[in-house]
Amino acid sequence: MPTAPQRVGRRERNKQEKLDRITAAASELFAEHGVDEVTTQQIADKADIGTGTLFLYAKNKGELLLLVQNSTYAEALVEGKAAAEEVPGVLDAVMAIIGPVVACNRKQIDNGRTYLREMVFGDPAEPHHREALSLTVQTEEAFAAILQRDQRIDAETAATLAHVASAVMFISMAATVNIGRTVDEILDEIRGQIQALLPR
Amino acid sequence: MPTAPQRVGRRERNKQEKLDRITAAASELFAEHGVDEVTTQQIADKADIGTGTLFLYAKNKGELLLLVQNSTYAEALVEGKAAAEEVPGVLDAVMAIIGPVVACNRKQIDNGRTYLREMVFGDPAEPHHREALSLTVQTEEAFAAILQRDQRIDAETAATLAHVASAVMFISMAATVNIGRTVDEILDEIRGQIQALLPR
DNA sequence: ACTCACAACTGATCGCAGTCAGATAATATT
DNA sequence: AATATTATCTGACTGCGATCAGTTGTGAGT
Repeated sequence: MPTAPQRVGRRERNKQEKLDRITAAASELFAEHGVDEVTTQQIADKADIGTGTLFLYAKNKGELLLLVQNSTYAEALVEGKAAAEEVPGVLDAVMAIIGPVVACNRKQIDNGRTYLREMVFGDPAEPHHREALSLTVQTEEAFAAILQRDQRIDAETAATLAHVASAVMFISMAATVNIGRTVDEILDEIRGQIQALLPR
Repeated sequence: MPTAPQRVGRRERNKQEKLDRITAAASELFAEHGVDEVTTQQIADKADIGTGTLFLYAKNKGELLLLVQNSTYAEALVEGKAAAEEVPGVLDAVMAIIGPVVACNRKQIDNGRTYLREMVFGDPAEPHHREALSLTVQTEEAFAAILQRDQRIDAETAATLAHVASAVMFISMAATVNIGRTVDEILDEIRGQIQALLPR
């Protein structure tokens, strides 16, 4: 007797398997060689699918990177949020969130910068792009919540400052001048800027 | 008798003429159709030069856009700086600089966003890119000077806040969510953020 | 079991940015 | 003035991301 009939048909399962293979292939190749040194053909070959099929699962190469990296950023955010709970100071708590995100972003600098580029300049209608934007929103919400620990900051200002902090993060991670910097150096730079916009 | 011998030889003059033709051709085509809808081939044809020659004058298409647009931004900055002199309030003075720059950036939205993308992610070794970065530095210096009108802001903090303001501008102009917004709406958004980071 | 409709897949093909080996033109040397 | 040297130019070519007309696989209808 065969196993109980699957709720989902063969189609769905095939699709899921292909998506998994694509994700695995792209993930490995990007991590090893960097997004610019990997061709979509290589990814398709490694995932054992046709060239065109790849673009049914991600509209373009940038989306492919978002697909691969989103989950890593989501983890970094969860980790940072948890750490921030344990930290009393506002500035330190905000930095507790930023730390893991910057670390994640800098694991492979080219990929990290391309991820940011794609987030700001890519097509927001695409699903993986939406997910990435949602992570930014969540990050800003976490910032805003922390900022409101300070009695002098009202909800609206907190949201605005959170958005500013997000912009600061983006530029510090993306800027060409920072390519040579270590994670800690970048964190110092960000800390200095966020400190400056907190009430004195 | 021929005119007095040129200080510069024929080579230099030819080069300058070609650069002028390239700039004019690219400028017109970009303005009319947008950078994405223009091929480098079209630019080369219109400038009456070979395909390869184009890339002796600008390393890539992005550099070509910087070459064409830098002067416009430089003008906007000069205009904004002059306007800021006449404005008493710190926030208003900062906005007086930002106004013309945003207007310049939004004259053709796609080109404006591509310009920003190129500035952050392009090759900073290239000459036109360096010039663009220099404009950012000048803008931040102007911000810092204005911020120091406020006695509570010391020089170091002014420089830091100027950098933050610059990041805010970048994100507001580049963000996909803002594509549909008017210049005034974007300026309002920026104003709100800059106000939030000024001492209250 | 067979057929039909449509979702999913495929790789040959396209358009474009950017390259490079060879051609050409400007200056330096004799 | 002839020749050598070197700067500049050129377009055929390459490699890549992305497309799309045609094929294949899946499941619904009879």
